[in-house]
Amino acid sequence: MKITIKDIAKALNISTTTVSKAMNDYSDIGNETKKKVKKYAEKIGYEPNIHASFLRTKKTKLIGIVVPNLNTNFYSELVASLIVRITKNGYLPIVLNSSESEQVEGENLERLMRQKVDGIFISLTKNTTSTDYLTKVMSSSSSLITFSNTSKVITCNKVVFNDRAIIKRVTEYLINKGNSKIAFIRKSLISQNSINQFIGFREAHQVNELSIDNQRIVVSKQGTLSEGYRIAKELFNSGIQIDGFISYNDPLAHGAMMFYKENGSNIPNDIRFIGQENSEIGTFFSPELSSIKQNLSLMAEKIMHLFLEEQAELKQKKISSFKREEIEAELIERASSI
Amino acid sequence: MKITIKDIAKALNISTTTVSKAMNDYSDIGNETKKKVKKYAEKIGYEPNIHASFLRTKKTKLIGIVVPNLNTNFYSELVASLIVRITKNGYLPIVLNSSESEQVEGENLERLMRQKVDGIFISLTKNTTSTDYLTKVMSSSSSLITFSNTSKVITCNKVVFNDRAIIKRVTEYLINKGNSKIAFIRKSLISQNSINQFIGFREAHQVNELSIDNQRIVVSKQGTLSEGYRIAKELFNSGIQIDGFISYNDPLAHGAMMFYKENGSNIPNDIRFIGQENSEIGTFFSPELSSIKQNLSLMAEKIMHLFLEEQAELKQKKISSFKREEIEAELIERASSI
DNA sequence: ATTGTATACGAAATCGATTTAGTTTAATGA
DNA sequence: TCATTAAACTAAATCGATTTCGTATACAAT
Repeated sequence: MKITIKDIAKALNISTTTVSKAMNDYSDIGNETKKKVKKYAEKIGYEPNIHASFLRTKKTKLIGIVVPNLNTNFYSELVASLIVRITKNGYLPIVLNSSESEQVEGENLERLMRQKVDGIFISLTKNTTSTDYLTKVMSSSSSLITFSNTSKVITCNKVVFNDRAIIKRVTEYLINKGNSKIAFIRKSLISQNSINQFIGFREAHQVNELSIDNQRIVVSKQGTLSEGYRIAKELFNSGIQIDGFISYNDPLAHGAMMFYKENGSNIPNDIRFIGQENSEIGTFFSPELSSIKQNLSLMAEKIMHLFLEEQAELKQKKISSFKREEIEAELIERASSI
Repeated sequence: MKITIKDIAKALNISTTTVSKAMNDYSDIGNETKKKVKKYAEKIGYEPNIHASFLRTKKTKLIGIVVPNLNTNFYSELVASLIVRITKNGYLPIVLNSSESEQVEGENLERLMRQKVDGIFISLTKNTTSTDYLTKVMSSSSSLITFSNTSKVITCNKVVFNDRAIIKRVTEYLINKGNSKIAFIRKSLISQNSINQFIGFREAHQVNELSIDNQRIVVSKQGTLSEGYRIAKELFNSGIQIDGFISYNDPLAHGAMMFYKENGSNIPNDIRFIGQENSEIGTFFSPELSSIKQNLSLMAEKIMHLFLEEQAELKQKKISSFKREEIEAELIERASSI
C-alpha cells in the first residue's frame, strides 16, 4: 500500500508512463532507462498493484480450482500438484470445494466469474447433469478447463484419464486369468468418469463373449473401507458369487477383501481384487492390493500447459480450438490379482 | 466486463455517485432511490467490479490459507471446512501449500501480501523456526491468524488445540491403567504443536513420579502406516520394551499395532495404543484404535470468527488485542486401550 | 423575512496502473 | 538543404468504483 510508479518516476525524474513501459519491456523505451528503472524498483521494493493494473489489462492472474470433494486423497493430492504449477507461473489459486453438490458447484462457478479469474479448472461432482454454469463460464472472460470428471455434452478443453481403456484392459486381464464373474463398484451412474469406466468394463466382456450380471454392478457413494466390507457382505449373503472385484478406489477393494478373507476365501485364487488410486493402505495389508495408478502430477502438468497455451493464443488473438488430453493410467500388479 | 454503475446511472437518470451510495446503503440517499437502484441493478445483473473498488477501499475480499501439507486428511478436511466459512461470508480463499518447506512457506506469504489479501490463515510447517515473514505480515495490511501449529515467539491471533492438556490427560489415563513404559511418536522436535504435546507427556510422568526413557521418544517424519510398523520393529529389535504407545496420528499407531500383533503381543493387555485424528482406518481393523479426535470444524469456525471480529474492529478503528483460542480435543476410547 | 437544519443528491478528485496519441530530438537519405 | 524516419519519451485519457465536499430544496424556528 506504499510504493507506486509515481515514486519511481519522481525519483528518476521521468514520467510514470516511462516507468510503466520500462517495467513491462515496451520496445519504445531505451535499454539504459529500462535498466535504471528496474534497478531502482528492485532497490525500493516496488511491486505493481495487481488490482490497479487489472482495470486496464483485464488480467487478474488468478485461477479458480473447483473439485467435487477436496477431502479425499485423490483430489487433495491433485490440487496440491496444481497449486505448485499455478504459483510457479505467477498465478494464484482460488480453491473451492463443491462437496459433491451440484448446487454448490454452481455457486462456486459464479463466485469465480464474479472475481474475474483468468482461468477455471473444474472437475464435476458425480451428480452434475446440467451444463448451464459451464456454458456461462465459456461465454465469460475466464478460460475453462475441465478435468478428471468432465461432461460429454459440453465442448471445451478437457484433461482426463483413459478411463475406458484402462478398465477394459484390466477387466480383460482378469478374464484372461479365468475370472468371469467380476464385481464392479462404481461411483455413480451419471458421472462421465464412471460411465467411461463402465463402458470399458462392458467392452472387455463383449470382446470375450461374456455376459454381465447387473447384480454384480454396485454403486457406492461413500467409497470407504467399511462400505467395501458391507458391499461384499451383501453380495455374499444374497448368494451372488464373484471371482473378481474392481472398484473405483482402494479402500473399497480393501474392505471387500477383508470380508472375503474372514470368510475363508483364498485370495487371489478364489477372487482377484483390483482397486484404484494406488494408496498406501493397499500395499500394507496382506495380500497386497493391485491398483490402478493415475499420474496426478502429469494431469496437473497438462492442465496448466493447456491453460498457458490458451493464454498465449488469446494474446495473439488467435482463435484456439478445444483440446482433449488423455492421460494413461497403469495397473500396479500385486498379490491380490496375480 | 460489462455492466457498470454508469449504465445504471444513465438508465435511471441519476449520478454514478448516487448509484454507488445507494448500493452501499449510505445514509444520505433516500429509501425510494435505494430501492429503485437495487431493483434495477438486480434486474440487469449488475455486479460491482471488486478490483476497481479495491483501489479506494483497500479491501480485496480475499483470504489466504497456508498449510504445511494439504495432502493429509487432517489439513484437507480443515481447509475444506475453512473454505465453506470463507465463501459463506463473501470472501474467497487462496489456498497455498508449503509442502513442509520453510522456504516455500515464506514465498507463499510473500505472494499473499503482494495480492493484498484481507487476511492470512496459516499453520506453520514442522520445520519453521524463523518468524521473519510472519512479522512482515503483521506490519502489512493483511490480518494474520495462526492456527494448529503456531509459534511461541510471535504475538498474533492464535487458534490451537489443547495439545498439552489432552496429551497429559491421555498419558495419565494410560499410567492409571498401569502402563509406565509409554512410547511417544512425535512429528518434530521444533514445531510448537509437537513441543506442547511432549510437555503434556512429560507433565503426566512428573505428576505420577515416573521417569521418561528417551529411547521411547521417536520422531517420525512420514507418519505413515509403514513407518509405524518400522518404528515398532526397531524398538523391539533394540530390546526397548513398551507397554503403551501414543502417536501423532492414526496410521503410525496402526502400523505399530500390526507389528506387535504379528509378534504375539496381546492388545490392549500387553500394550495399549492411542492415535490421533480419529480416521476411518482406526475403527476398521481389530482391535479398534483409540484416538484423539480434534474438532476441525470448530477450529475453522473460531478462525473465521476471529477474523471477522478483527475486520469489524478495524472498521471502527478500534485497536484490537490479540486473542488465543484453545479448542478441546477428546479421547475416543476403543478396544486398543481399554 | 431571515436564519438554521435536515434530507437528498451530484461534480469532481481519487485509487495505481496501462495505453493512446502525440512530441521532441537526432540521424538518415536524396 | 530539406524532408523523412526512427528512437525515446510524455501528457492525458482510461479502467470502475468510492469518497469528499458542495449545492439545492423543503421545512421549521426565530
